[in-house]
Amino acid sequence: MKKTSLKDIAQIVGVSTALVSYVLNNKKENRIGKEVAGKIRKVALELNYQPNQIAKSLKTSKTQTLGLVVADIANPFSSSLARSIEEEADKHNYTVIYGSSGENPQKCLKLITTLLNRRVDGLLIAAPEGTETQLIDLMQQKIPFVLIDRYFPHLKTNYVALDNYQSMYKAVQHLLESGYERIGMITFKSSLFHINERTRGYRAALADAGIAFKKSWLKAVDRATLKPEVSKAIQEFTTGKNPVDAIIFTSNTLSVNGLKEIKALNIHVPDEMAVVGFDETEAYDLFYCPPTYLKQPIEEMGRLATTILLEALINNNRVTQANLEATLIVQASTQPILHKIS
Amino acid sequence: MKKTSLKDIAQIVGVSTALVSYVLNNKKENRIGKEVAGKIRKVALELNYQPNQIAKSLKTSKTQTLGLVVADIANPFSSSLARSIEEEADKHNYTVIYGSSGENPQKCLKLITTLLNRRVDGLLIAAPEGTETQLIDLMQQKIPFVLIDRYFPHLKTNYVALDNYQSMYKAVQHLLESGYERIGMITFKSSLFHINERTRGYRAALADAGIAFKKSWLKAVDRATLKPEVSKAIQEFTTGKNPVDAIIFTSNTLSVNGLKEIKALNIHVPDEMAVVGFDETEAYDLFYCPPTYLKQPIEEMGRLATTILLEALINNNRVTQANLEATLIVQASTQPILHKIS
DNA sequence: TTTTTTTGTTTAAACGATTAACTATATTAT
DNA sequence: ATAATATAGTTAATCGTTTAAACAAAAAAA
Repeated sequence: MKKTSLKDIAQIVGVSTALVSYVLNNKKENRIGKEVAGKIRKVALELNYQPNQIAKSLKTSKTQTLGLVVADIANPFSSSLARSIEEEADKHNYTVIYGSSGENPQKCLKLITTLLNRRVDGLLIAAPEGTETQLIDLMQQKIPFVLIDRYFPHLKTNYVALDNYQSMYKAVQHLLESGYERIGMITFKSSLFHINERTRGYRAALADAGIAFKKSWLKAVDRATLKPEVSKAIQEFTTGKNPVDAIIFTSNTLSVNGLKEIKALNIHVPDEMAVVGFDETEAYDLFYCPPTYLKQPIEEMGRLATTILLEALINNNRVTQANLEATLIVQASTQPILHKIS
Repeated sequence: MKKTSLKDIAQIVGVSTALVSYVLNNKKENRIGKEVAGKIRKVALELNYQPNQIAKSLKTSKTQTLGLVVADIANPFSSSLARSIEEEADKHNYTVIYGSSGENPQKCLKLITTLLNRRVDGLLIAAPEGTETQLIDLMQQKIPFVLIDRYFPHLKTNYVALDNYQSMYKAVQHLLESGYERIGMITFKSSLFHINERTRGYRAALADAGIAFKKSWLKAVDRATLKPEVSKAIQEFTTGKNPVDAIIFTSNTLSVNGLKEIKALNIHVPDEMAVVGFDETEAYDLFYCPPTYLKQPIEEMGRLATTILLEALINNNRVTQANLEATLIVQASTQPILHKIS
């Protein structure tokens, strides 16, 4: 049972396929006979004609498809982004093909190649470490793309990302204002700009408050060995020679794993230790002391990235860069230290 | 800067496009001159030839693309499934287009239509309520698809799902063996088979243990108003005339929201109330009393569904149906009641 | 030597749409 | 009556592949 094609309709109505195409696409409207048009439409409906997008794409070299490269679609951050992108894309009659890079540049390259072979109209990329050359390549090939979440500051590309510096600054400032002064941070070992912006914001806030940063306050863990390293870091934070009274995490996985360890160690939040998490997750609500956290505007990031990409498909000259603000959701984990507050 | 095509290569080497195609696809290997083949390969490499999948698809009417319809890609269950599917698909050189139905049959139909217009080779569908006719349609059109997570028992389709009856039975049995006898369940108001299988397993386990089921033990909530209804249900469970000593949840969202409410009401788990959750989530680990839960083999479901679909693409006659077992992960929330156990 | 077979390559149609350019009437203007 | 213009439609090329069938030249068999 083959799908009906323009040809089938043309044959039945007794006209050329061209005419059928014109009618069904509402082109040359004023130059087409009313009865014939009606007949064509009727037959198309009866046979439940569905245009073959593949053929259409081949001719127009537009696939109405966007390629999405995330770190890991199973991560809540990525999947929320994916939903928001899907929603916005759908509004403009685009569909989305996705793939996970696993933070691996080779896998990322393979993915991008695959997506391009399928002639996606444009790409949305959460770029892993070491993919700058790939992006430069895309720029040279004039392939429209928008970076999401991460970007390379010296690359003049479209991007939608968080203002990580500002967001972290805000979080640290909040801790300071709440009376915490020995603030530790657990982050990823990474050369990625967005990660380093987080520590930069952290250090700037400390500096601006006249607090001397101690090296042992900053723990950078390896993605591959996240759990044990986070555990170790927290233990060092409490038992080391420079104990901290607050911890900031810089990602959702770090936050959740950190909270697990805090719970396991029976550390009391916020009395013994204040906590600031990153990203929103339901998990927070189940922790005995719901943590203050930086909420990324994921919905907006996805929506914006998609509209920027769709814009770029029309006009690939302008470069749009958006730095969004995270919202600090203050909860019980950063309660002001009373004796300090007055 | 147009992409290089077969034609370009043919022109440079001075042969026909057909020959280039044969060489690059390793067809008619024994009938092709060695030097020419070498030259073609060399030029293809130099120009970084990437076949136009669109053109290929049009000719072969195979897109090497699978369509994935989930309830909501942002839900951890769906996104984990999506990753597993992506992984398996990638192994066989397929890519995945996704879309969220939002549990809405109209949206689902629109999605399926879109995916089919893009001529996906097959579909993986988490079917919402009221989509049976759509599936029957697909069957009549002989479009290969595999249902995931949900299926319609009277429809002879491929599917990969949980043995919900057995899984719930197991969970309830565990509670009974641990000494709990007044077991409540919070589930979705739904006509979907997989949901009802869960309550069936629940009731069967009660019956088999000689316990008379009380209507007030079973709360069915509406997806749209989940939060308040879950809260209300739990309050009724504790304050009503038939208080329960254990609650089973039948989905990850229900579990997490239920735990939130339990925490809010200061109900002590497991002394005042035992709890069994559904699905795995990091959130559980942050709850003061990590709950026992039914762990779905999501990885395997995705992998299996994909291989079944790929099989079906080759041989669409056989129907494969898989009912997987959930694993009961026993944690502190269902500690045996001592005086009952002996 | 002639015929057959093998080897290496080309021709050309097809997939299903789009669209510029053309044709053939009918209508209106001059 | 003739030219100009509108109206309603058709023709045919094209997008980039695949692939059956045809073809020519060389090698093997007769």
